[in-house]
Amino acid sequence: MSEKSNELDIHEIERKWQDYWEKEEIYRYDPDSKKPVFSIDNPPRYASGKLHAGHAVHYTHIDFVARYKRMRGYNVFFPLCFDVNGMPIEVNVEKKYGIRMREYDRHKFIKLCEEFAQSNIGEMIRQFKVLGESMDPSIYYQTDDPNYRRLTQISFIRLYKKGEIYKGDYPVNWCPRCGTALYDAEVEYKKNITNLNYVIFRVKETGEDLIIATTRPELLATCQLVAINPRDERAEHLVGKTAISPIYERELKIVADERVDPEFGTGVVMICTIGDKDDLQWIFKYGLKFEKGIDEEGRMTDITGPYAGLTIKEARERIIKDLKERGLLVKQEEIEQNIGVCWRCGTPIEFIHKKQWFLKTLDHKEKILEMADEIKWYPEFMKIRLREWVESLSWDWVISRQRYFATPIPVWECERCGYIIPAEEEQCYVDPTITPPPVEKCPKCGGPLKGSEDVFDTWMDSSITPLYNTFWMRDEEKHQRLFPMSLRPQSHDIIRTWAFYTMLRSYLLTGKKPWNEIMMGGFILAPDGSPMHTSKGNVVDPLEIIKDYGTDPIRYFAAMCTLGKDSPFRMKDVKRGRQVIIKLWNIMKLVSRAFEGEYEKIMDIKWRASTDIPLHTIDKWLLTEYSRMVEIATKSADNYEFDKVVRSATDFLWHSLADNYLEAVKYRIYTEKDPGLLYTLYHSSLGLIKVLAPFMPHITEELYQRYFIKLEGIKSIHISSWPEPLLKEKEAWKRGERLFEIISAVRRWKNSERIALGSEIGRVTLIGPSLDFTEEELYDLKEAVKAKEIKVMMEAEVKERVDGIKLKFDLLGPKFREKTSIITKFVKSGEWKEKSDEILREGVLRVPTESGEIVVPGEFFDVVKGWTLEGRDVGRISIGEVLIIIDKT
RNA sequence: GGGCCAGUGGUCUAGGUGGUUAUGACGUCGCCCUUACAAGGCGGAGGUCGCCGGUUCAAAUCCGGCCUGGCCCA
Repeated sequence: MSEKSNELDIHEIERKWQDYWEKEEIYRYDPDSKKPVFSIDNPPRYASGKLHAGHAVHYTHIDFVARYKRMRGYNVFFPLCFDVNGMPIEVNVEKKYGIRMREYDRHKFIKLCEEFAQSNIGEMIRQFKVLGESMDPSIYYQTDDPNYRRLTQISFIRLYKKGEIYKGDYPVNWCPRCGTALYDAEVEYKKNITNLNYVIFRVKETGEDLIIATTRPELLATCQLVAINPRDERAEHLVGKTAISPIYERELKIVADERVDPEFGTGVVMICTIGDKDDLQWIFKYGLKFEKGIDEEGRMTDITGPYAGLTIKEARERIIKDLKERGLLVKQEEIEQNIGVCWRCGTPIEFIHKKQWFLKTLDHKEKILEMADEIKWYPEFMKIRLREWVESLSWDWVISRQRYFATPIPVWECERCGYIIPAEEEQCYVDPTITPPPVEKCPKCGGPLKGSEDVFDTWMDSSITPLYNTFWMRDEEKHQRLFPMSLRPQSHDIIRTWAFYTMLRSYLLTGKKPWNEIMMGGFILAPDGSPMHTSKGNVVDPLEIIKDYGTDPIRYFAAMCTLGKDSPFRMKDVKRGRQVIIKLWNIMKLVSRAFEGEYEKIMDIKWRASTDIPLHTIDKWLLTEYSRMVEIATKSADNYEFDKVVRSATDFLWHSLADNYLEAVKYRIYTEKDPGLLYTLYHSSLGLIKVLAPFMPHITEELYQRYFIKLEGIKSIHISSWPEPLLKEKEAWKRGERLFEIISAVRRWKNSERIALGSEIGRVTLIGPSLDFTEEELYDLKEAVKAKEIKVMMEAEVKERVDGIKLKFDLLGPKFREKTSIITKFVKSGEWKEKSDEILREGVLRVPTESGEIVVPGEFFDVVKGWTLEGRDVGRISIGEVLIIIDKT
């Protein structure tokens, strides 16, 4: 049927179709189409460069959905998009040029970031192509585009005017040496030996000493609270009283709190603002005020009194000396602790408070939870994680950051009185560090105005994607039609950031949910089950695997990862994927032998109803198996359960189609090529590759183009329609099962007799009580096992025997209750074997017990029968009710 | 520490509305080059379904506790 090579070259096939899809623009979203839209809020790929197996699997999962929905007739919106904002790119730029962002010109640095991101994007588009992802470049976007950032700024202005945004105090990680704020990700942790100092406080009401252990004595000036575990026996006595701090003589409330570890130090702790990240919880819980004990240069502030101006280290030494002199230091002991240090210079970080922008979050908790219920979650349990997070929120979202490469906060501020002038919506996109303010002087106090140097948290940009995708603020008609989007796919590690913040933004800006469905992928772990880390050297590079095995095999692995579950990278699955491709290829090679020279005949019959075609029993059996497979695959795909789709399809192809059906119909392929055969093979093999097409797009396209396009016409399998179940005939299926049981029994027998499966055997005699095989079935049977003759004999010639008893537990339990165990034991013991004749005669099972006999009527069990022929035990080759006697020659 | 998820033969995994002998793959052992496929076919061995307790005639499955691993905790 073609001059094409019959050798399978996976890499050549993949390259060929990837180029074809690109050239033919197979994946276009059509804005003018009348088809229903399925829109995917695709995660913009971060443009830092290297792609690892986790990314590959996540995008492949999304691609499964896009391809499946296209085949289901949707106009699929699946944008190619990149995220470029934020720290990782800044870090890469610093490394590449050997510079430091904070020491470099702001705008020159931003320029370098833009160039760096841009230089990666081409390669990343190529990576997506190699992975076979069907993203649409005609709806491309990237997050540093002024049109994109404009939406983030407009949303800020609107929410600010609505009173949803305010400025407040918030501590930031601070490197005193570099003099800069640090992102959490810029903080590294290292083990450190430090002194735990036991310091004497005094209880005001009783005058007694209260010893508190602390590693940060220099923060004593900012001490705000003393806490003890409520289960501590001293708690009852102390709680509600007042502690007096040494040196500063401040009065501090003593509270009971579960979070105090009674085993640490003296079991009593002091809370300062702020010593470490955990103190945040205390601050918000007890409404403590932020006090600044350490300034931006890492020196003590005036409120520390005698230590003002000293460095942290000096201050610590001095205060310890002072405490010792006053007899307030009981003891010191060395402890090991994890401290945060600046990732660049290794200096221990401090927390200092800065004015930050907040977006009100706590006020909207209820609404967000209601919205979560209106969204369908895959898998369902992910919603619980979101709920838990929302319920545990204790402060509003801090949306400002002190960085360079992100969307600027579009405001100007009075340097004297702090008056804020937001940009006009029409001005956006605007960088207030470049563009002068709309008025020259502060309208309130006449002071000078300065453009804000703060930028947005990267999630402020990311959480606008569904609004960007649906033309919000650009085309109201389109926005109304496309919003909410159909699906948000993402991984479960960012439920609390991306998913939640998107829902919050969508609610505040539109009052609607952002999407109808959300699909959560699990994490891809290293082959040993631990997380992948470059430093651990266990990172899997998908492009290397593609070089060896090809894309479809790695996509097979992706499909076998259960949605929402963490999965280690399994090379075995990749190899298995390759086997499936090879098997499919070989199956189609055989099937195409049937199609050869018969295309006109197929064209004539393929449209007809199955009832118009003279189908053999085994044809009906295969079409029933096929139809069940399609049903399971469709249902599973609708629930994004890709593993189940692929499993049902590969089970069908390997077992039903290859091992059973094709083995049995080979003679028809080589000779008759009857309509029943062609009809069955055409529909089941075309449907099979269609079901596999979203998962293994390359091999299925190759097979479609080789064997089906002539009759199907549509230029790619990926825009053809998803298959429908064709025929389900339970009775024919049962008859087919019986035939295949006989065929495999004979094949097993041949194997055990060391007779080649392809060689001919003599007469096969089937003996049974009610064998109603048709002529056609017997002929298929004869050809399938390569027998000279098939003979059917009546049951009269053999003697029955009970070979086994199958209890019907679902009936037995409710009726016999606790006696069920006795009956089960009796059946398992095999004692009934002696009573074989009696059981057959009476149709009941008599179970002897110490307290008499239990009579189990026939409806509670099935009898497995065996036969003897002329005294010979021939049970070993009996299948169900059929006894098979085989003459070897 | 809190929330969620997982824990099944040597390895990975299916099942999970309770019901005989627990699915499949990889590996392993034996047989077979059968004209689609040895990158294959047929068969075998291998399991106290993480541990403890409870509910039940009956638990891998339901309930409680514990252990181990993963993700998240602004």
